[in-house]
Amino acid sequence: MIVQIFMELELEKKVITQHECNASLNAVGDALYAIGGKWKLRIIAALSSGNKRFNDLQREIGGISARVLSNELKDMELNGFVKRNIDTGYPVVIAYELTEYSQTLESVLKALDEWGRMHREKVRSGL
Amino acid sequence: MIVQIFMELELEKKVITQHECNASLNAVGDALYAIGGKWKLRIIAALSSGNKRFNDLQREIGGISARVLSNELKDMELNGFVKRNIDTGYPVVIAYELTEYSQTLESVLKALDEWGRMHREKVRSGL
DNA sequence: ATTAGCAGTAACGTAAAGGTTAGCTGCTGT
DNA sequence: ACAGCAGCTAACCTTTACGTTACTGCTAAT
Repeated sequence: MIVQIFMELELEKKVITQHECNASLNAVGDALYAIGGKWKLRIIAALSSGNKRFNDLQREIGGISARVLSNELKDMELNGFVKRNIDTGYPVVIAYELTEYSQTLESVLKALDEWGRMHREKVRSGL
Repeated sequence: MIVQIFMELELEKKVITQHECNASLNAVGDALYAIGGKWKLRIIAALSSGNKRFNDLQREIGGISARVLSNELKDMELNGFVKRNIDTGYPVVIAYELTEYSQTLESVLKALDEWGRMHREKVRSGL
């Protein structure tokens, strides 16, 4: 009887921690997806100095194709990192900028930056 | 004269910040590379409850092929996250475990986890 | 005797990410 | 009139990550 209760508690605990663990895995996965890939960080870096137009970005980043830049910008717009401003003056000017929301990435980027530097140093000095 | 000095200072500043910026990009890139991909996190999660043998890992993770698991473990060994212990008893038992060094990822994973949860909530509630 | 587990590796196949080339509309400078 | 820039998109191709199947040599169980 007592054993069963314990078992249930254990089971529940296990289920909960597994659930929690999966939630973490998914959350981390989401985060990695949002900033992962070959170009997202460079786009953020390029945008972080202010508004940028499509061809400015392509030139500044260097090496990215229009197709990929276009896709990435759309993706980042959906994720709320980037805003696409259309100035319907003459001529029409389209400029991209980072949103305030993109600032929330700062702590993540800081952690990744610090760890990356530390790791590089560790690897360089022969593990 | 003064202008030139300013320009040099500006130039130097620009060069330094660009250099710094690239260092950050590379560091973040390294970090993403180290924990990115479809399986690394799940392998870390599976290992985090203690020593695990190859087939244990494959079963626990579920869905990963032997080829990929093997490659990932080698990669993670090179990065210093995983240690491969060979117990030359009878029979020979090979077990993988997380190193102490892998603990340094904690702050990174924490930041990613927190941000991922926050972002998911943000997306769920319609940006 | 055969079946299954362990710890992988080799060869091959597929799917997703990213790159290349070309083209579109509408404008501007020469 | 023609070249060239802005802001893309479509079609196609390559590269990389990942998956599938099969196989190894050894041992332990049925």
